[in-house]
Amino acid sequence: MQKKIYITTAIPYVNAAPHVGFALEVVQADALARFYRALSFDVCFASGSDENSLKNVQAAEAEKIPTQKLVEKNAKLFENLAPALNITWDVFNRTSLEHHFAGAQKLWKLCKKEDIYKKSYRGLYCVGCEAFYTPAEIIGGKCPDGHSNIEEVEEENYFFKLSNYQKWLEDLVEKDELKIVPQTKKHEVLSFIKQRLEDFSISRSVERAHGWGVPVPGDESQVMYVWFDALATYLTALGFGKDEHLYKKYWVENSNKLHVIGKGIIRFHAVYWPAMLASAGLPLPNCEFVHGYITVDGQKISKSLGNTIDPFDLVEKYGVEAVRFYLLREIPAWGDGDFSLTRFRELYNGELANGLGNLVARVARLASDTSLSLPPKKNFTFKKVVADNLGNFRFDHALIGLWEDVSVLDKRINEEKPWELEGTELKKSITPIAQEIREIAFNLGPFLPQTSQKIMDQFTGKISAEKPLFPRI
RNA sequence: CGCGGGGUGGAGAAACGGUAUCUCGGGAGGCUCAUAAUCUCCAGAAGUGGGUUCGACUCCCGCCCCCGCUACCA
Repeated sequence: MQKKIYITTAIPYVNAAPHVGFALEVVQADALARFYRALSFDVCFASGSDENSLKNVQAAEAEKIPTQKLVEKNAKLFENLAPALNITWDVFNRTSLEHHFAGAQKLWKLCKKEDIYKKSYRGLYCVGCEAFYTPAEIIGGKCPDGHSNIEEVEEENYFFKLSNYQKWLEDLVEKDELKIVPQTKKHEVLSFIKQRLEDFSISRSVERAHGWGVPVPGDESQVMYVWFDALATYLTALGFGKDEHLYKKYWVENSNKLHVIGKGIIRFHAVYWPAMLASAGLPLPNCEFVHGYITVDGQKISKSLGNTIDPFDLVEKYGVEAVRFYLLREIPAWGDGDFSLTRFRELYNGELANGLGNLVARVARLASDTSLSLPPKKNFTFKKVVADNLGNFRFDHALIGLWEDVSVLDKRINEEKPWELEGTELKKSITPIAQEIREIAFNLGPFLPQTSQKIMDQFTGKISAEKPLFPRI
């Protein structure tokens, strides 16, 4: 039977345009999807947008437009990442749409009765932010944003009995039944679980949510806490609650379900989510890959610093392949990374222009001088360094390894000096090198799909010298 | 003693109980197929104090420093 894999990204909330951090996640997930497709897996790759947050209501109010308009407009920006970054997701699931509501409500209703209960919730509420803060966050009577109108508010909400799943979750994570990569993140999750889990609120009053969100089944006065409905996206992207054909295929009858997420939301994915699914009696995801955050020139990305990087600008200036390369090669896959234009150019010139691009150019010229022609080839395989590292989500190491092969070919050419050869001697020297370039091109497929294809085309049939793949910048 | 992760040449990274590797940057030389590319060589590194060991960057302990988490609107 054909192997299957379901790959998801997290769904960003859409109160602002996408930044380079989400681009990282999307590109990583896309590289995985392409990798598994090349291995003949039946792949379903889903992304989407989180549209039920109160933040969207606030952003819409600030722009003086209806909330639905705002989320539509912004969701479009995220959807446009696909053409801009050459992303091959199969589904883009928007949570403000009707089918998602149906699925989220179904999930709620499936949860065991004893796991959902009503409790009054009391907390420090900032009227300015319309958000609750912990006492530690209120300094000198002011919230982190500087508002001083803090009130103690009490309200009835539904709670999820996470405490029922304490021991079960500990085992689940400990035994890697829900595998968390990298392991350091697994340790963090475990230690968090062991601290003792408290139940968490899974609804808000309709007033406080400004009427925006997924209604709680059977209670008009409440809407779901955004995380409860947002996590359900992984099911509703597959039609859960509506047409469940894909849901059955990729969620139920598939033990290869992978969530690609950022480090800030592990708790929701590794603790709340499996507990919710268990309560509802549904299958669990199998693996969660946690990537780090990107800083810009060593600083946190923040709007007030004005250092947000627009992925669309980058693509327009440098091209999609260069952007994908930077994200996959330069950002340490298992940790935090930095974005700097200086480094971007360095890497572009060093590895794409001087490394790969130049190698392709010099070999193409030598090959065309001797009218070399390579027959088409189909049965390519991934090099060990690529397959092993992609299996562990080490995109950076996979590419570093692949570039070692580029360097090996450069050295070999300098040693064999094929430009001093002629006729069959030249052909004999350059043929294996050209073949190896094609191998490298195949291995590049998950990371740089266009470049991979270009090289493959150039080195299949009669080889001719062409324009540089990556002109120096 | 809240939990977790770290401190490797100028920068960023890697490996390993036994010559510390790679990329960028610096210096010298070679080649001319190639995008002022490429190849060779040189300079330059383990936070700190102990311990284990024939041998420690690697294992153990203390200290210093950095980062993340410490739950309820992403």
